[in-house]
Amino acid sequence: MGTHHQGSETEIAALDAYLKLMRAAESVTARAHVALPPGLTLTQFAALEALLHCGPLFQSELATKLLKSGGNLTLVVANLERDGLVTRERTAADRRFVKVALTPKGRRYIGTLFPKIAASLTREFSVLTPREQTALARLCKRVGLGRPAYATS
Amino acid sequence: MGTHHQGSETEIAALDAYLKLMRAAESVTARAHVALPPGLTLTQFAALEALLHCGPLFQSELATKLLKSGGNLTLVVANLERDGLVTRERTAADRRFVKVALTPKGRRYIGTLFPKIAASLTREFSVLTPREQTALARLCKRVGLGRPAYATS
DNA sequence: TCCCGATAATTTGACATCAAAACATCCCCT
DNA sequence: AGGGGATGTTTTGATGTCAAATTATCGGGA
Repeated sequence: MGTHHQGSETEIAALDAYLKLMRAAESVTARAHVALPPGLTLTQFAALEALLHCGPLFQSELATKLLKSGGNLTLVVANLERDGLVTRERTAADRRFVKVALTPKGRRYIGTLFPKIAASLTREFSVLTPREQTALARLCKRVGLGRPAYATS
Repeated sequence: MGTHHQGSETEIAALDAYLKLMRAAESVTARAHVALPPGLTLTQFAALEALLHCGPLFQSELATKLLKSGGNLTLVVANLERDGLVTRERTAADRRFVKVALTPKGRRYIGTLFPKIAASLTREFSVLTPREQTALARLCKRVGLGRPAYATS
């Protein structure tokens, strides 16, 4: 939303906040992206990171954690499997579920990569003081959670 | 980034802020997306909105404003043209440039749609007080701009 | 005038993304 | 035992997205 819209004070404030929120997210994402080795996408990284810190997960759990659709995860995990970074296995108990786990190669890969990305993001956010980072996180959390459905006021 | 990572205090704070920033952006985007008429994507909306509030633009200007690649805009604008919402015309002075403009249909369309989306976003951000919205915008702006390249400290 | 570098757009190939339809399985209920 | 609904995954079709290669055009300098 540019600066050319005429509306009420509250509307302008909300649109301004929205615009800057999106720009910040896109900018940080773009800068984090260039820190990734060529060939590894952001979603692939996020999936590997989840597996590293949570252990093997069902594909549906992965989709929920990454806020992505199930169909999407099918492709992302398939590409990771193709690259030898994860394994997929139908569970014996319920053959509908697919358990995704890191291979040794995948574990080494994300294990060395994650600290670098974490350091990179830490550097990005160092433009804010620790107190400001906390404030930003708190505000973003409330926006992310949204207004409860029953609070219609 | 889950809660399972062990790192320094500053690293954890930065990753937490990053996670919540991204979640907020994704959540608001998702909720704004459902408010769009089926068939119109977020990028298409953003392009039409820019044209409504800025007037006809070169395709390259549009790409810069939307923070998207040139190749991407070629496709997005082509789809809008196919739907009869914009026109594309090579400028006579310099035939490399393509001027994109709203058609009357496109103007009516975005003209009635934008206020609805603006109201929807205003509602989203009403979980924050005006003062909090300003604070969020200010913090996001600094994160979005990033650390100047010469400030290597 | 002609060549060459710069710039705008398009094309290409790979991946992401969703919604919806199709499959595969499971499990409850009769 | 069997039908039917629920659930996880996969497929399909359309769009978005980028980087890199290509094309078209322009402008300045030899």
